[in-house]
Amino acid sequence: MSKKLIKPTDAELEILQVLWQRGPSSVRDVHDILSGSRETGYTTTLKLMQIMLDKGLVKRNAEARSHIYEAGVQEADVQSQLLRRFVDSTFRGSASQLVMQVLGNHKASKKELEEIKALIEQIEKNRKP
Amino acid sequence: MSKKLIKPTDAELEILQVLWQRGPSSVRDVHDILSGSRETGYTTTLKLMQIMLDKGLVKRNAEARSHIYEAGVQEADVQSQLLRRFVDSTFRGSASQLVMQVLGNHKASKKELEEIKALIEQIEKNRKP
DNA sequence: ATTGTAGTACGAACACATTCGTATATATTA
DNA sequence: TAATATATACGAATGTGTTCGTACTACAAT
Repeated sequence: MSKKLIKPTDAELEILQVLWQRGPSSVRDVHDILSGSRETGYTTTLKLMQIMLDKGLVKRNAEARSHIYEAGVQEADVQSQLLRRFVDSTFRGSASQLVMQVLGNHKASKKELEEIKALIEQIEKNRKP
Repeated sequence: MSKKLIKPTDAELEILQVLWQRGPSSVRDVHDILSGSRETGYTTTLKLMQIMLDKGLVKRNAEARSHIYEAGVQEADVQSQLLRRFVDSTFRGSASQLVMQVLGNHKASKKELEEIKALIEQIEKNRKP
């Protein structure tokens, strides 16, 4: 049950984020949202989404004149795959090193810290036979 | 005291990893080590390291015939910058979401979990006035 | 009907990373 | 010394991602 290898580029990931947050959207929708952080033309976004269709990163419904796109991959899957590669390439595979950096730099809120601590305790409990 | 923007490519990061682990090394050293996981010629590694010299990612001592390179950027700095971008692009800025994923997938050892828990407690303690 | 507006399709230019071949210089060794 | 091995330098081909211009189609408005 091996999952396909997913490796969206930066621009593709930006588009996926919009689709994951908004659900099915037209190219116009996606482009308008991305226009805030990006300065590219409409046809660029269109082209990217067509390429993503080819790769299977998105699906689309082409019945209406304005095609409606939705994500073709799950956010959690993509996060998981990118995370594994990131840990390997940047932290030499040491997940705990990465967590240390995150907690050190990025000030997490008290609530977040509690959540993480609870998760750790849960893992430890489930592990003891 | 703003740090320069560092954005090594994948191949460059692999080379930096070798330099961070081994310290000052010749192109030959780096190439031999990378040959395990990579299948490119010697001159490719050489060229990459010359480009990295241009960008300031590495420094070198060219006195001897065989030049000796060392990292020109600190591992912790690079990790920190790459991490920030990764959290933003892949986890929409939510560091705790990332930590959850890490702890969920990547089974950390008991010792690692303890270390993380200890770190969290330290943060909490230092925060309370 | 004619004009204008908004959409898709797609070739092609551009930018950048990666790869290698070849020229050249310096050691080593037979 | 001559031949061989090993080093750097660097132009150029290749691959991939990003960007845009232009052609074409469908609908709307005047």
